[in-house]
Amino acid sequence: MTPVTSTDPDGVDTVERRLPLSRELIISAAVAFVDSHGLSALTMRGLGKELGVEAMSLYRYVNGREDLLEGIVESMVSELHLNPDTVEPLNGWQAYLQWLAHGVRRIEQEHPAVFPLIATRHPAAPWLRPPLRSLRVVEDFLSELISRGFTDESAIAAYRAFSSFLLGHLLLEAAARTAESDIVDSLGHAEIASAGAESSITAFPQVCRLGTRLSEDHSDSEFEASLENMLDRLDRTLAH
Amino acid sequence: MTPVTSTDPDGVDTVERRLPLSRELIISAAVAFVDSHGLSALTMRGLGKELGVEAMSLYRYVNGREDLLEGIVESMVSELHLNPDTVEPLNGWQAYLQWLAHGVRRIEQEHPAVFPLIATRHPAAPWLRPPLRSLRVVEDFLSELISRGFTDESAIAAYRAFSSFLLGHLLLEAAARTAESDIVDSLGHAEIASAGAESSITAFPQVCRLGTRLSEDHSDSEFEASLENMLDRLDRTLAH
DNA sequence: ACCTGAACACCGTTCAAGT
DNA sequence: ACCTGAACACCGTTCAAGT
Repeated sequence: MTPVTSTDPDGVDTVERRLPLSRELIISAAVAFVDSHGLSALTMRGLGKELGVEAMSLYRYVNGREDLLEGIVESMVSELHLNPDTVEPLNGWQAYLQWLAHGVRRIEQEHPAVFPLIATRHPAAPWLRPPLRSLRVVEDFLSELISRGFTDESAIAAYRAFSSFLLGHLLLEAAARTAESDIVDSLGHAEIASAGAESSITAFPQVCRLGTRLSEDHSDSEFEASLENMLDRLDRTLAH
Repeated sequence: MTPVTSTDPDGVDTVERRLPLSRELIISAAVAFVDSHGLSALTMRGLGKELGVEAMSLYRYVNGREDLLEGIVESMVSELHLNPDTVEPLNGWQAYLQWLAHGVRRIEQEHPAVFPLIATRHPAAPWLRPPLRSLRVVEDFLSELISRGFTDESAIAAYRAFSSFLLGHLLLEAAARTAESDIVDSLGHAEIASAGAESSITAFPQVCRLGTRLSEDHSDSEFEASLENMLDRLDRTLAH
């Protein structure tokens, strides 16, 4: 029997070995693992080691790797409803969509390395559009809008526009955020350099001139402005 | 020596073995492979077999799997400028952005299974935003807009908004398109069914009621309308 | 009941060796 | 010059066996 809390036999401090292995524990360990090591490093064997257990043990709680990834996605979206400090507002569909958008964005910001999983895993159903991968969320979305004066058609159109908006903005934001602490970053500079400093400045004058400004981060204000614009558009659709 | 065109030794008809192995040939074979078998099935060994060659031979022309994927992305975006029937228009930035948006969308529609690669591979540089992963394209974008009256800042803002828009819309469109011919499709129905027919109809009335309409495909008109809206927004930003 | 050892079929990748 | 065989270190996954 291994003790509940200890250092590795090798002397390396890893995650404490909380004994009662369970689906929830495995999934949250996987999220932490991806947060710090990236998605491509997530491996059944590696995750097992992180939990102080052999990879094969995981299969008792998780139906293979695909099921694990599905579990990660589900645990992420379910954070939307569990968050205590962000309670679903009751004053109108615009406030609701603002709340939902910021809730999803918060998840992306807390787990940028996990977000591509939410964004690109095949949806279970064609109408479950990433990043809103939950029946519960879609149901709330539709009923909120319909109860506030949207027709069926306009609620569906809003759902489509909203999910496209979130996906585009948050996926790019997540990519920018994970790139900072990545090896690929230096590769980017290498590419520019290898393109030839003198050839690139003649072939790509605008990119070179605006280089630093292109890299600036205005994601907060851009997100807010784009979201506002989208809500205005939905509002116009309603009035019309 | 294997003949240039033949059936497999096993009698199975595969891709003809064009002998002069090259980077271009390997990449285009990889694209065809992903188109028909999906991204997850693309394997160095599998691709080698498709080309009638051992996997190790590919390493002479391609710098490992990552480089192969990079090559696929590059070959896709370069189609933008090669397409004969879609010539870059000269009558204003709106026409240019329309042209560019439809060009990228065409690539997505022709290779929906490849598009996630374009969308989610780590950009080489932080300002190279998917799906516009080409220095050439970004340079054209900026110079076109700036020469038409955009300030540096507004051109950059337009670039950000444009790429977010494209990414969100096209990634969801590609997902819907590949889901049709996928195993996961039936899994979706299974999930609904396993949720319990009677429990889901009470817990998710709107989703159930709108189910068929939620699955309808209006991607053409939605794309056009959203694009139009975005161009209008950029126009307002300019006037202001 | 819960974990593991050993095994299987697959990966990407390297490199000396073949032709 | 171009391709391959054999090998290495890694995967996911299964299952009989241990405790």
